[in-house]
Amino acid sequence: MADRVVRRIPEPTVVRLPVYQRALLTLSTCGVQTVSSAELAEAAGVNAAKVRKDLSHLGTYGTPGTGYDVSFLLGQVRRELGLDREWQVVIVGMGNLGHALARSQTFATQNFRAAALFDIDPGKIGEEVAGLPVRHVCELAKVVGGISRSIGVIASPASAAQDVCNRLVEAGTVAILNFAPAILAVPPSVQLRQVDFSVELQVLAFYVAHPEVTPEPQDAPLSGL
Amino acid sequence: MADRVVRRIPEPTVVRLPVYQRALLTLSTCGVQTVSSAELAEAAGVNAAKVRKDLSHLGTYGTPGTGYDVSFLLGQVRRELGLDREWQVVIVGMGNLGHALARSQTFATQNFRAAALFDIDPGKIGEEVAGLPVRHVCELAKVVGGISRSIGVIASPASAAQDVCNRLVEAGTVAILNFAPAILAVPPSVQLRQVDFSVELQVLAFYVAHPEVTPEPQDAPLSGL
DNA sequence: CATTGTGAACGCCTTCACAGCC
DNA sequence: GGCTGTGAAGGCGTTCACAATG
Repeated sequence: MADRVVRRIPEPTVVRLPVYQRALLTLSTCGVQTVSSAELAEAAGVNAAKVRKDLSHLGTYGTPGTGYDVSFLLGQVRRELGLDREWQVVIVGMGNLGHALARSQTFATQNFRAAALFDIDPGKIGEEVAGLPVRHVCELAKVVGGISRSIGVIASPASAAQDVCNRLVEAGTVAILNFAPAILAVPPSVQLRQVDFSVELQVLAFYVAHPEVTPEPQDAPLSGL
Repeated sequence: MADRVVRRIPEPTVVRLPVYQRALLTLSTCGVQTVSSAELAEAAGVNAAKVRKDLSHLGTYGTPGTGYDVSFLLGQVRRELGLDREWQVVIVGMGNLGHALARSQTFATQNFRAAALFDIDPGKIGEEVAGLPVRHVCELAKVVGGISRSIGVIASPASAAQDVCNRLVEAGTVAILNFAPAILAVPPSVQLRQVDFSVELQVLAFYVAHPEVTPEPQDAPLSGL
């Protein structure tokens, strides 16, 4: 068949692709050449049927009786995720979280580059983190405006999050990852995702407080316990 | 009706409850007495039907024609989340991320307490963060074993995550929040949730690389742009 | 008359199970 | 024989729309 036209990939699948990607990377590094859906499922913490259905959305890359070629599949998954090009990540808010993100291994192993760091505290301006100078947010528009394919990361206090978000959008950022506990408004053309420590703790508290209604046991890898 | 018996609450609803909780807290602080589902929806970044359906899982707390009593509903949501009791949070891995988490506002405003901090680096032991001493992971079993209702937070490198996880489980932690990019095995009695910076960036990259298959525009609050 | 609570319809993801292929 | 790809079935959350209510 010619290149698939407008295959839509379910969001849950999209979220699992990075997990497969990491598992495949590990397998590849270990010199493993082939994986079955069952093995990949084990490594990714899901079930085999899900792996096969997920991968079938990308194309027909497996071989019946054998499985998937690790490095070939890895390449396909990375291409699908858009990791065959480089992404520029700009981080706003250089508190402990911003430092942690700037030094993340993600920048070493994936096609993401820390491109610019910002803060509003004059005391932090000029400090160097991960080889990059911390700039004042005033410079954000100027600096980020010249960067293409930039992803903004908000690591500021919640009170400043919408302002930071507006500056990022204004500067042409194509996607935003928000770590601040705030609901942000963005134009539909900008992708937005949320990571919230407090929400996660509360969800855990809920399930511990309601042992009778545990969610799906979540296909876990073999526990050695 | 008598106390609801074993109402099961859908996981997506559970994840939204903390968001409603925060919105209600803000409204309450501002002195607002009543909210409609539409207003709460706006504040939480979802749609009104979802708010009503979600809240209906907790009980019949609204008044037709009027809406919901803010402080009453806040109390119900907090009780449902298990926030009417105090939770002890232990953090393992005191790099920048661990520092950020230990100093999180969550501990100031919710019923979570930072109870103990651990690292494996001798150079960090004894350092004081957020009023707590950093201890060596060797002490984890001893220290955490004596804490009830403890939630473990893994902020270590991925390579150490499963070991840390095992120690936490061994020590009787009831839930674990994992920030390391690793798939963890835990017994079914322990709640586990995952937060992964790298996965989030990759998901954003996917959607930017595939503008034609954007996910649901996600009911956003009124954009001022 | 504004707003809730909810049954029903809808859409979507997951799981199953097996035909087809190596 | 082992394993993939997938149609079909099943399950579940979201959305709709309206009767009920203060």
